[in-house]
Amino acid sequence: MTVSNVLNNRPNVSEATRARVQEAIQRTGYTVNLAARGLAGGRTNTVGMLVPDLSTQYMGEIVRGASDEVRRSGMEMLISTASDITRERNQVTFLQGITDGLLLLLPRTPDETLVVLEQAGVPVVVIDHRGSKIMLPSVDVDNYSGARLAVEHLLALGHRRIGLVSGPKGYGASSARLQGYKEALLAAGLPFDKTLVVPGDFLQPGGFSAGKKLLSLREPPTAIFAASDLMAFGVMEAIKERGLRVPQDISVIGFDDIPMASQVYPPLTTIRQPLYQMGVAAARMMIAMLRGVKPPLSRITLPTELVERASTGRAAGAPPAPTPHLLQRSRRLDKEKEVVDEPS
Amino acid sequence: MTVSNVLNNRPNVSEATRARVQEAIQRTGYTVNLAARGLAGGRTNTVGMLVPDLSTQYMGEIVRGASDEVRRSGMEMLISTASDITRERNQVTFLQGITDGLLLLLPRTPDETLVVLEQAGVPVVVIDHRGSKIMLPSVDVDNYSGARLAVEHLLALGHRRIGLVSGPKGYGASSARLQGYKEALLAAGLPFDKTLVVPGDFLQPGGFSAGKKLLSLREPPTAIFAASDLMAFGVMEAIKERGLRVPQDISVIGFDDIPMASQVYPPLTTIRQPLYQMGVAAARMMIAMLRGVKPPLSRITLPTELVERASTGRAAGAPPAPTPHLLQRSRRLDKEKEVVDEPS
DNA sequence: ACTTTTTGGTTAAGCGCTTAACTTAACGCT
DNA sequence: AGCGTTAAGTTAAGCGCTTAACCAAAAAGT
Repeated sequence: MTVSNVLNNRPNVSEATRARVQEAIQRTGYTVNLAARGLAGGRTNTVGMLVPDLSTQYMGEIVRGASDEVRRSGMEMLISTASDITRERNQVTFLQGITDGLLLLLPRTPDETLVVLEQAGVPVVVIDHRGSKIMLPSVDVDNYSGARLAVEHLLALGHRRIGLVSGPKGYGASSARLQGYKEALLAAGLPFDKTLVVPGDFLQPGGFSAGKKLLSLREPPTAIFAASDLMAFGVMEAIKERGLRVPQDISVIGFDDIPMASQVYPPLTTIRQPLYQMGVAAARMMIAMLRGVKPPLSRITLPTELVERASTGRAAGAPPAPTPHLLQRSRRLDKEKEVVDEPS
Repeated sequence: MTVSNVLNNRPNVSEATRARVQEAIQRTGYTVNLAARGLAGGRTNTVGMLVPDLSTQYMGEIVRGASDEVRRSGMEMLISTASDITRERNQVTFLQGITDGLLLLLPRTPDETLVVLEQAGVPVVVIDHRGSKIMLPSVDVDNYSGARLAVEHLLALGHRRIGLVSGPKGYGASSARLQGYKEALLAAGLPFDKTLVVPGDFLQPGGFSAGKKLLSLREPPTAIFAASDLMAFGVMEAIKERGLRVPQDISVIGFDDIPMASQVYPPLTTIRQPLYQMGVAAARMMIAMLRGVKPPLSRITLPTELVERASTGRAAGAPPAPTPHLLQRSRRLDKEKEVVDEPS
């Protein structure tokens, strides 16, 4: 009826009736029922996002980027957590009907689940998924190159015995970073020593115990590369607990560049993943799909970047002269602000 | 039709047809449309949660508690962020129709907005809201007593010059904690020195600059109470940056007990808010309301607790003998696990 | 043998909206 | 004056489900 026209401010309503309707809305406290609108209109103007949890800044940043971008385009965003894989399936169908498309940040979802979705015709963008075979629109980060950057940085500082706290098995990011670590060593003519690789879980306590393990080797490393910032924090604490100093005694480098990385002491040298930007990119792909535009790239891999702070330094026995490249410190400051006008 | 009976596994369907329907569902890849179900059934079996952001562990923990509890009762949970107040209003109506009730974690929402909701008959539970006049079901924490606990702890350690990094104006939690600080000093016969109170923003960089400000006073405090853990982290860094040690030179106590508090170095003494538990309590109230049970208490205030770790110590000039009460350290370990069987 | 109950399944109506097609009145043109 | 055209508003149908009422056949009772 005419009310619908008023609500969606469409033409062909006189100012008089428009005002009359507005008044009635005010008086009765009416609000649209979005379920009904979605049912009738065939679209909900809402995109859903599924994340494993919300307790790390890592997720927070990606979600923030995606949310901001979705809203910027006039749509709304609904978030839901899917802790275990059995649940994910339910979750996905649960969002059906109330969203137009799904952003999936589920690093361990089996391909099979994704295929089902695609066949059902649900627009889906996958974020940070292990290198799956199926070609779904996805946003990833160059984990391999990032790991190489990290190790090469340590090598350039003169370190020769470099420990790795790796991510848990089953994540694409874990194996890519391990691969980068291995090949960086290889390229430098160093042997791969299995005892220097300790598995972690991407979380801080896991990094702490992994760090202790590395420190209690008969010949401990002079530098440690942790495959996540959270684990790097844990490693730094293990080092402090042992009475050693970062970076004078042991250098530590992380991966992710979560906001906290610049706020701990000493500030963490790390490999930056453009987390906010990943969310933005995923949201943009989704919006393009919903508008019927086939996105030019269906798979985006964003670059990583070394962010040099204070947790890495020259190896004890190494020659003191730094190579020129080490002098130019990274100058980046929340680069996404430039790119997408992030509202502060 | 019969399909509906199968989907909701209701009786009066023979095994044969039930199987036939299941097969058809499999074959065609059918999924229910929840918008339609909600429209027809009058309820969506979903509760919505509105939070200002998702980038702090503080929010993460509360959301986790609420999510877990909502799911435990067989319902689903939808999260949405509402950064600014103008937006909140839209957000709230946005969730209308696709949720049965709303959990509001919006520390600065004006009462007026909440009244509108209540009058519209939307079941609402408010979490951590400043002491509003209206009596809506809500879950809060005893911020005043928590602040007293913090200051009394420092006093017992012999500190007499205690700085406060307060929360931003406009939050109920900020003023309650300031009040607790003042009255604890008063009760100990100490004067209230305005120069020792520096406003913060609950976030780490804010704590950092507030800490620097306190340290550059002509007569700096020997202990600092930060009204949030994040700010306490910032304060600790300001102290380290100045070449001082925590707690030997300056003691630091926080507020919240976010998971990170136990993971930084030195581990942070803090006032524990049962964050997970707050989410659980709010969810329980909501579920009770949706089931038509008037909850026994419509306003719950959860207690705070001192968690003594390593960031606080005796004041430099104070007598060395600790009072007996100081010897019994808090033994709590994620207390919520006992209470609600939190799945690990 | 008849009625009563149970089981399995169908039909009817409508949740609150939107899209699309239709109607009426007012206006401007030759 | 007669025509087309636009503006304003109405009517009709249906999105995919659920609830409620209904119906028929099989099972159970007297």
